[in-house]
This record gives sequence, C-alpha cells and structure tokens, in this order.
Amino acid sequence: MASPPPAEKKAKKPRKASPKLKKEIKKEVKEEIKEEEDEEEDEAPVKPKRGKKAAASPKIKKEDAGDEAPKKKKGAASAKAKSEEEVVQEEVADDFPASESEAEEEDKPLFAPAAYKEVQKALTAKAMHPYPDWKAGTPVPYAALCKTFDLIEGTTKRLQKLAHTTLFLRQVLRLTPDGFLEVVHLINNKLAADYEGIELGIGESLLVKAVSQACGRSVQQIKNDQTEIGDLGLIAAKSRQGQKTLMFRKPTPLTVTQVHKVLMQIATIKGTGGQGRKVDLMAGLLAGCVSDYGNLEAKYIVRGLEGKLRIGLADKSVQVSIAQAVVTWQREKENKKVTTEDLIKAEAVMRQVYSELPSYDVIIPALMKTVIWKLKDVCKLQPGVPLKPMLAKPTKSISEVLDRFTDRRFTCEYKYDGERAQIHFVSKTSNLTLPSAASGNEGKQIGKGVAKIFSRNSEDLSGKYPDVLELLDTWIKPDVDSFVIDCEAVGWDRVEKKILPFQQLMTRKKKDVATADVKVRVCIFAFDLLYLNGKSMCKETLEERRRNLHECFTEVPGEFQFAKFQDAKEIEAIQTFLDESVKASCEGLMVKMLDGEESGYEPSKRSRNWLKIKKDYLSGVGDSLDLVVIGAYHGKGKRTSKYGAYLLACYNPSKQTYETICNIGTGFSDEDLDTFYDLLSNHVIDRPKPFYSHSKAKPDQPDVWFEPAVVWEVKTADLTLSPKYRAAEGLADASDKGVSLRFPRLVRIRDDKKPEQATNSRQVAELYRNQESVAQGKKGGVDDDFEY
DNA sequence: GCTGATGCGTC
DNA sequence: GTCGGAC
DNA sequence: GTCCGACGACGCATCAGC
Repeated sequence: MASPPPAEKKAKKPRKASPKLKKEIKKEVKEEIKEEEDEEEDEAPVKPKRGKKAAASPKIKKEDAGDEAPKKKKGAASAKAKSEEEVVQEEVADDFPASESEAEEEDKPLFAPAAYKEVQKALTAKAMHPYPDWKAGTPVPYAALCKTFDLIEGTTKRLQKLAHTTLFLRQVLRLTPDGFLEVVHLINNKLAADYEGIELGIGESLLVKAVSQACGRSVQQIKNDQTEIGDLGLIAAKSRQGQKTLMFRKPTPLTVTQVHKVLMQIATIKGTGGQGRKVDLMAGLLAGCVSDYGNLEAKYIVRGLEGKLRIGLADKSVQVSIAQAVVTWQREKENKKVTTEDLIKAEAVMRQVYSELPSYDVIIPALMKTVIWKLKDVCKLQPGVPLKPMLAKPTKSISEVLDRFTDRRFTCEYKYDGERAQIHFVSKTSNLTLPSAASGNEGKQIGKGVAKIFSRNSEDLSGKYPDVLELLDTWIKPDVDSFVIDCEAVGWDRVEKKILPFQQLMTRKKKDVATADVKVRVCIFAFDLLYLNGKSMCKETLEERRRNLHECFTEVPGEFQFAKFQDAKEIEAIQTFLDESVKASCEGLMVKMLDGEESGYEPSKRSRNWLKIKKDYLSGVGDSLDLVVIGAYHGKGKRTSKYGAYLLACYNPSKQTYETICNIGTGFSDEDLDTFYDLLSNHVIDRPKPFYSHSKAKPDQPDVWFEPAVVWEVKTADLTLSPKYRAAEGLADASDKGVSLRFPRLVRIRDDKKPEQATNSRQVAELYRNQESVAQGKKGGVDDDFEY
C-alpha cells in the first residue's frame, strides 16, 4: 500500500476538545417536540389506563430485568434444563442453562433467562393492550400498529421494545390471524421477500412533494422544516395537525391491509407519469390518516415510505417477537401457560428456520397451521430461496484474531474485492425444483439443470450474471444433484488474466444482460458450500463443507476458482499471507473456525462468527489524509439539529485552491458532533469561496459552506476516480476526473495544522497511483519530494 | 432522443 | 461499506 | 457480543422535462 501518510509523522495530539455548550438549548427544542407528541396522545380517547401493567411499564422492567439478568447469567452456569412442560415458571428461569459450555445444542437466547421472566410476565398477565381490541375477524387498524411503533420508539430498552412488539402481535393473532403476515411485513417495512424485487421507487424528493400536497403547504416550507425538525415523518404529523380542522374526516380509518395494498400499488407503478401518480397515492394515504391516532399514522406512513421506520427494532428483534407471540398463542390454544423455556426454544427455532429460509411469506403461513416445534420440518433451506449470508467482524490487529481463536483450529482466506454471490442449482434429474419467485424469474436453464444467483441482500442477480450461470456446467462434477454455494464474483481481465478493481466490476449492466454484450467478465471465487444433493450443509463443520466443495467442483482458471486459503497459525505467517492477499488485489483476509459447533454456517446464531482483517483496520497502517472542512449537511434522525456530515477538501498549493475530495459522516462520537457543530458555526459563510473547486451540480451542494479553518485526519480503504470530486484533478489520471475516498471515516482532529498544511493534491495523486490495482505493471520511480 | 435528477443496489 | 451508542 | 441506525462513494436504471 501507500507510504506512511504525513499525519503519522507528527506527534499525536489528544483528540476531542470538551464540548457541552449549546447542548442545553438543543435539548429544549427536542423536548418541545416531544411534548407536542404527548399532548396528541393525551387527546386520544383510548389512553389505556388499565392496560399499563400489561404493556410492560418501564419502571417494573428496569428494576427487575435490568439488574438481575447479568448476575443470574453467571450464577446459573451449569444447571441442566429439565423436562419442559410442568415446571414452575420461576424455577425454569433460574435453572435454565445460562450460556456457553453445555447448552451448545440449543441456540443461545438473545437475553439472559432472568430477563425472559419479565417478558413472560408481560405475556401472561391478563392481556391489556395499549390499543383496545378491534372487532375480531375485522382488518387490523393501522392505528393499532402505529401505536405500537410509537411505544417501541419511546424506549431504548431492547426488552421493552420486544415486549411491546410481542404484545401487539399476540393481539393480532387473537383477533385477526389472517392479517398476521401483512402486519409482519409492515413491521419489517417490507412489501415482500427481497428476492421478489419489489421496490417502492420513492425517495425523499417525491415524499416531500407528497407531504406538501397532502397538507397544502409549499415544498419550500416542508424543506425549511426539515432542517429544523429533521424528521419528515414528524413534519407530516405536524403539518397535518395545523390542517386538522379544515379537513373532512373520513369515516373509516386506515387498516393494515389497505396500507399494504396502496404501498404495493405504489411499488408497481411504472412508466411515464408514474412519479406523479405515486405522489398522488402517497398523499392519499396521508389524507387517510384520520383515526384518533392520525398524527402517529402520518408519521409512520412517511417513515415507512422513507424506507426506514427508525424505531430501534429491526430484523432480528422482529424474529424474536414473532416466535414469542406465536408460541404463546399456540400454548393458549392448548390451554397451557407458556413457560420461559418455551420462549427460549421458540426463539431458537425461529432463528434457525429464518436463517435457512428467510421468507415470512413461507414461514408465517406455515406457522398458522403447524405447531412451532415442527416448523423445522416444514421450513427448510431450499434451492431457489436465498439464505442470509454469514458476515464477518472487523478486527483491529492480528493478535486480536489469535486471542479470539486461541486453541481453536482456524483458517485464513483471501477476501476478494467483488460482489457476494450465492449460486443455487438443481439438476434436471433431481426431484427438486427451483421455485420461481412470484414476480417471475424461473431461473436459468443450463445444460445440466436450472440455476439462480443471489446477492448478499437476497436480491436476484440471475439477470445480471447470465455469463456466470452459463458456465456452471463446466465446473460441476458429474452426479452432483443440487447445491448452494457461497462465493465472491470478482471482475476479471481475460487478456491480462488478473483481477479487476471493484470500480470496474460495478460498471456491469444489471438487467436483462446478454452474455454476448458482457464487457466486464467475472471470475467466481467459491469459499463455502451450504447445500448439497438435497441436504443442508449448514450444520457441518467448515472443514467438511470445504472438503465437499472441493470434491464437487472443478476449478476453471479465470472462471471458477476456490478462494485461496492457508491454515496459518502464527502471527508472522498470517501477516505474510495478509500482505500477499493485498498484492493479489484482495482486500485482506477472512479468518474462520475450522471445526466445532461454531464453524457451522448459521448466520442467525451469530451472524458475525467470521473475522476479517484489512490493512486499513490496523492502526498505523493504511492510508490516512489530513483534510480541510469546507462544508456541511444538516443531520437527520438522531443527528437532527447538528451537522450530519461534512464536506472535505485537500489543498492545491500551485493553484491555491481547495479541491473537494469526499463527504464524511462516520467516526464521530456524539460529543464530537456537538463540538463540531458549535465550532464550525463560527466559520459559516454564505457562499463558497471562489478558490473552492467543487461540482456545480445541484444535488452535490452542501447545506452550509465554511471558510477553511479546521483540519481533520481521515482514514480510507482506497482512493477512487470520481465523477463528482475534484481532488488532484488532472494529476491522478489522464482523465478529467478527480479523486475520492472509499469508506472515509474520521480519525482525529488536527488542530496543529493550518488548512494550507493539509494533504495536497500531489500527495493525493500519489496515494492514488500507489495503489496495487493502479500501480500494477507500471510501477515507476518513487516521488521523493513527496516528503516535506 | 437527450440530459439531469432520483432511486436503489453494490461495497 | 465504517463507526459509535445502548443494552 | 449484539443490534441498531447515523453516515460514506459510485454506477446502473428509470423517469421528468426539455
């Protein structure tokens, strides 16, 4: 990689000055908003006074669960769980094996058993719901869902979030079981499984139009509110409030079914005039928020359309809640009380099933007619449905890797810089079939059978990689009936026979690709085998899976290869292998356990059981630059009323200009964000300086400009050629493109540096050219006056 | 038919 | 993708 | 350790507006 950056040479100053100035004021603003919300609630006629206990009141939770849980966890280390059914609840909780050692067979629960007691209390108490029961058999009121969202958002405690969710799901199961799937989809903020490829096609700008249209305010007014309030959902709610008296009250409030239906309509609109119709539909939804919880409805309609509910409850927690609600419901049908053990077991079932078949469209219907203990028999990994990929945790040093894997056998693999690809295949002679997604794709017919390919996020990539699928036949050994493999698709230069940089891979077309037109060829690097000949391999050890992988496939250089690996043990060997991987155009290494329970492919159990080492994680290694802050963007969500991101530039001494290089929005502590807001507010100017070189395109403009004053050290994984930024323009490359940073993050403040001492354009160009992917083959002399 | 804005996916 | 905060 | 949500660059696909 590049030579040590200038920043490393200077003495390091302690980072982070002490802040805490305007904090108070901001708090007040927030509280104001909060109060208004509360008021709205008080008005609601159905405020559940009696329901308090069941709704898992914060205080009770805190005292019991919060404090006891950790102690119990240590104390109850080894007691073995006994028969499941007729044990008194308390006992079960206390005796349940807490963790690690013996309970390996069962998945670990998300929380300590003692905490479950609390959840359970909430579950078994005479169910009092924050939202009163609707008429059984009728559609779920959207307001009921929103009320639940509100409660979930209102706490930061995970147990409470869960309790709220579960309670609501139980209510749905009890009153409107038919609506359960839709409810689950809306809680996940999904319309359907990812591989169905159904997208809203809504972004902020269309949404602003819709809000403006719905409440009769100008787009500009909404935008102004955005910098102040930050949350478009709240704005919609507020705006609505203002208009309330003027609007007609429709008699029928929204139902979950209706909302789901309209969202589906929005998603399927195509063609000319589509955006306008989408806006109309959205505005219609907003106008339909007429229940007593209208403000909440509007808020979450907008949040949902934004693509993020931001209630602090996502995938994993939803899984757990579904498991809890369903098991409780099913127990009730048997006239039995749910036990703590039931909850834990149900959660384990759910996690495992979901990891192999992450599709509620399949799981929920199954749960409606199957007892949860048998779910595993009905819902299994099947070719055609992508499973959640195993992920890796970043590691800060090689010794950290060794610490984590002491006394374990492990292996290191190259981490290729491409696109994650999960390939599914079923042979013609197999009695299996590739189920086609509702939306169409049948899978690609190839000589030996049918195949599909999926992305890391379960999107169907079959249309993007026809060339890959067509070559499958040549890698598969005879008598392989069906499989799912985990791989990386990497750009491949067929002439030079070498890996292409990621940026090049990205230029591939994505839809309806014809093999003949493919410009950027790809080599598949396979590293895992998840399913083979009708059987899931997930529970096998990595060693076993890898052995099978190598047995069942033949390498074809430049088309299909096994990821390079080495079962290194010592620090030096790993270091050497890491260096080699970088030289071979890889990002670094993946480190994985070879055998034992934890080497299984079970993302739900622990989604980050693998480790990754990249050069830029290691402190003191990798490229870092000292850059000048010249602009900023208003923050959203939890960054409301501060800057959420900043625009950075390097210095060009010969032109005496500041050339923009990237935005930055990560690496800041909350304290930093406050400090920098205050600090930089002193440097605001009303227009960019004439000596700033930056894109003139409208969407590229920051909300605020600063005079050059503050310098930050920033770390990056790579330098890229940019269509948007101007750093080192004309120096890095023959083209007119500037340079930007891949994965920029703040390292520390450089208040020992003046803006003119920032990293200069020539240095940026040098860093760019020194990269393996660029320098390969044309490594020239070292530019010595680089040092200064 | 072209260009720029916007959405959405990859990392 | 990276990162920090809350649990 | 786990989960969540702030935020990054970039390029294809799609549609509005000319």
